[in-house]
Amino acid sequence: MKKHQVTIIDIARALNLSKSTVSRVLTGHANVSLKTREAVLELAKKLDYQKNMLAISLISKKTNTIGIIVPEFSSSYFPQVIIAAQEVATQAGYNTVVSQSNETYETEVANTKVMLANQVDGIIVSITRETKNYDHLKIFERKGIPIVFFNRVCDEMKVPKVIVDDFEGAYNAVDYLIKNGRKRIAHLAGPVSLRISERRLDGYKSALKKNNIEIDEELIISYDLGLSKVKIYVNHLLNMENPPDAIFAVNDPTAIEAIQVIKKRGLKIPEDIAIIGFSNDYASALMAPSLTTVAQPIAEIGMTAAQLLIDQINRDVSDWKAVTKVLKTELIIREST
Amino acid sequence: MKKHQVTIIDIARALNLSKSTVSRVLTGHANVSLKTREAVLELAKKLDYQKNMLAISLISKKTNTIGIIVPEFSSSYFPQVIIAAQEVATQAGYNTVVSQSNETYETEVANTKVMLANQVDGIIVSITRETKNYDHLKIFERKGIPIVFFNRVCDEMKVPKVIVDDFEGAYNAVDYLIKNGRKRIAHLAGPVSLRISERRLDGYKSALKKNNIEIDEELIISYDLGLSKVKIYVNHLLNMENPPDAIFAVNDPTAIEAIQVIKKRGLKIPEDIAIIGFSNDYASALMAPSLTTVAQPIAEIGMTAAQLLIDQINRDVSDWKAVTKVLKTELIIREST
DNA sequence: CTGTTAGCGCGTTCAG
DNA sequence: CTGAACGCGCTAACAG
Repeated sequence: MKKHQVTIIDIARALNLSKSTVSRVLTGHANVSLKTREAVLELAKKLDYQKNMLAISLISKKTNTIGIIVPEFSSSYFPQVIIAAQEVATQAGYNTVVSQSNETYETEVANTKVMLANQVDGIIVSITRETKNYDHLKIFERKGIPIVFFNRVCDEMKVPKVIVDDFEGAYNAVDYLIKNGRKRIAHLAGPVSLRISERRLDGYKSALKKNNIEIDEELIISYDLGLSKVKIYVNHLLNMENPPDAIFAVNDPTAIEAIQVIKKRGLKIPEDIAIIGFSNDYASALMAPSLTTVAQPIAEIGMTAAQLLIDQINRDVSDWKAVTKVLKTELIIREST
Repeated sequence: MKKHQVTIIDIARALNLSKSTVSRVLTGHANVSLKTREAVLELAKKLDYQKNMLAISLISKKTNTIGIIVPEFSSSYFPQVIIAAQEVATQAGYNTVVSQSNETYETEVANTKVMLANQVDGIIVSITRETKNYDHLKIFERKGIPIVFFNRVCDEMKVPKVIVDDFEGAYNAVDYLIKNGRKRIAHLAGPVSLRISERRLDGYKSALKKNNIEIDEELIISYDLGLSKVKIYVNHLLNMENPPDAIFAVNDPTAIEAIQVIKKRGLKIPEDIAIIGFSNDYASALMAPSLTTVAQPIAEIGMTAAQLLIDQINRDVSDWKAVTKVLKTELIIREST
């Protein structure tokens, strides 16, 4: 309830000095006699004096804090990106506050308000599957606070973005399946609202076309990424008269869930049906069968996003660049194909 | 670089009012005429006015922010605890800033400084495997900022703690192995510096004693949790003249790593050797063989820690309670035993 | 080298 | 109902 903060005034009084003198030594401004400087430093350490960044930030209009908003924490993807981003941020002297929007638009909006109120110097965002209105994010632009998107980006905003070549990743995955003799390849796709789902779907379709396989819309199921539904969709696919011999899933959690369902039905993977996921989550290599997946350069994504943001922060608003970094994916072949 | 913040003064000037009037409507104090109130509110919304919490916190000496410091993010344990803690915190009107110390004492210290400088109202901490000096944490006590430990706690500080019954969890795991005919059970233990390792080790020993199995110190390997070493230790165990027929690992990542090594050597799990982990990480259920493990009530841990912290924050320093909540574990039997 | 002053954005007195 | 004045902890500008 009652914090006992030690302030500059406290140590000024104790040493019979003016606040500005104390402030000077604490900020490193040299114009202080060695004697008083040492006395101040000693007392500061003894009292565990800690600068009140609130006051400093209030003056400087800079908090050295960047916000990160991601839709969820349940897969290993976002946590890993965050760790990488934090590394770069910390290195550059920035703190990070991260919040997860829980795949909910309202929460995302609320989170942005909090970030604004706390005067973050910039934010890194991956939007929820629900987000269609971007007003809450455009506020940042208007206020001169840089914003960088990654993974799930907002197309209509001209700001830096870090994405992977989802089209190519999906294309390579499906092409690989075909080259290995699969003829009926289903796609458990993400929500149509996300560009990322769209591109992966495009890659899927393109690979089929290129290999002269007709696209069967029955084999394409777009869903909202709520894992509990995967069971229904997979069973639906397997119950078809002419069931698929492979499934390309929009992400690893979906693929992993699908594998559980398929195993439970007693089918053999990959003999009866092959599976490919996307993102190379932590669990993918450990499961049985281990999951073939389109790996993303996760650490690079996080580091790039953080770097782009910090670059923007250090630039004047008029100099903002809206580069989009497209990183490469890599197909990692494991037992599920 | 240049943020365009909208302040109370801005809207006061635009409406030809005094700052205090504007402030009144924005804080909900009723003494304002309906007309001016509405005018203010309208303009505020139009300009995306957002209170500067820095200023408010500076005055109120309360940031409504709690800090969370954990040693790592690589297993699913800490992220899940954090999510649960955040839920409670958000509900109670608190923001959270989380930082990971990367199992490094220096980073932990640095993180606490940042938290202090940013005037958090309290912190939730799980210490690193290296932390032996607690001065950086005791500062919080001295400054009247509550602190709550979970999982890896600091024994010498009289503050709230949330732990599980590690002894019992380990005991039950090892007892189960013995009841299933295992006679030479190895223990890949954690660093001796952590109480948590010690208690799990005690549980292991106790179960052996109770079942009249002699403790073979050769079978007990304490290590620093650096996963790369697991391979060496497991191979060492398997190369013994009289190798173990079971391994009880101090945590799931260790167990998972051990399984990979064992599989690579062509041994059968659980026929040749059984494995039990601790914590029921996300991947444990998915791997092959799926991992028998001592589950912790992860969400409950996070929620309890957050609640205890908020309770402390709302109490006067003189009323601080130092309860230790000990939660129950549950042995989850899967294929690895 | 040192002290004084002003002000960051806001809430909260205290006077009208 | 409204305005003026003060202060949170700190830095910066200005005087010595």
